[in-house]
Amino acid sequence: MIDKTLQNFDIFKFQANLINWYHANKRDLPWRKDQDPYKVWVSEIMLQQTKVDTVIPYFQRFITKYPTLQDLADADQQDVLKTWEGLGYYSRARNLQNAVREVVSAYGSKVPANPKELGALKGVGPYTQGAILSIAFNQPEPAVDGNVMRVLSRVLKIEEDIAQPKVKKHFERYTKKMISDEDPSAFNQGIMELGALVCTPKSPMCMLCPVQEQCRAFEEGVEQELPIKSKAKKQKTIPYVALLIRNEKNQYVIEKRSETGLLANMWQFPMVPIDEIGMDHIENWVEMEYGVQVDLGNKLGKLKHVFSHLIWQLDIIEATTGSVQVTDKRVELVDKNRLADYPFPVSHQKMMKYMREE
DNA sequence: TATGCGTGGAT
DNA sequence: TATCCAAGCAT
Repeated sequence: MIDKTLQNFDIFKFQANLINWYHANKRDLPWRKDQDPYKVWVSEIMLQQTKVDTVIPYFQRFITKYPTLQDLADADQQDVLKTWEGLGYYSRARNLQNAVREVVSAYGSKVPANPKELGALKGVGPYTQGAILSIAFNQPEPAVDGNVMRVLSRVLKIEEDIAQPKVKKHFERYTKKMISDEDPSAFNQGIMELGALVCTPKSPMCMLCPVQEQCRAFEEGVEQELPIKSKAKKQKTIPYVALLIRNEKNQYVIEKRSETGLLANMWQFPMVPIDEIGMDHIENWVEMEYGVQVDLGNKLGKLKHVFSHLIWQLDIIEATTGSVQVTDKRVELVDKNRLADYPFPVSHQKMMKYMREE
């Protein structure tokens, strides 16, 4: 199967054209200043499912705050989440810190340079493992991401559904055959850079492509039809009443989310699953759930928070409460000007704009 | 294998 | 406005 696909394909020519193009056209990105395995690692985690332009400022702040493995290992998880705030997929941050602590304690603060130990670290999957081994340690290991599957599906005219997990394994086998032993870092980064800058999902710029001559999809004029990717099913919408509960000292009730699942260990304003509770029982439910007696006020606005797999529809309502003693460990009464110390998901950062005083 | 897991930008 | 997508991983 693989042998047939790569039959009559000049791998050495592909490597040379790709790597030369990469060295001439690669972007000057902050994580390309050196090959520090820790910084390569941080960048690869941040870049998962996230665009380069989004990552750049986060990477700068993160490395400034945690310049070394030891600094990140010593940090408080809440501070790490705060630094990650707005970047999404927060388990990446928690897993990264856990894995860094593992490297400090088990590997003498040296990022392991072998597939087995590296791949066993939390948050390091097949792609990230290959990326670190090739970029930081110059090892010819495949690093197959969405770019690689798109580029190779076109160049080799592969018509498998890239949404299926097993298909990614097929691409890893192709890449193992095709990767350069002389410059695996430039090869892997070159395909990704090509996918990001030239061989884009829509309207690829084939006239600028260094491997156009070898591209089977271009030859047949079908580059726009590849890769083949089945569609995700659409998200379910869940309506909530989100409460800005304020006392006379201008403090607000917030809660820390569960340590697992969606937005784990992030903070939020109280949210009432209104389909289950009903508008008439909000006060009762809030007292049961948070131990806080509230008087509901005006509706302040609404927000939509779109996740990959679900949508929150938030109706924002203001509420007041007397001077209460919060007993639940995960609930706090916090001064308005201290809210910025806590990590919030984006929808709840936006909620703060609706706050108003007496 | 399918699903849960964020967010913002491009089209 | 709706859809897609972006250097994936855990379970």
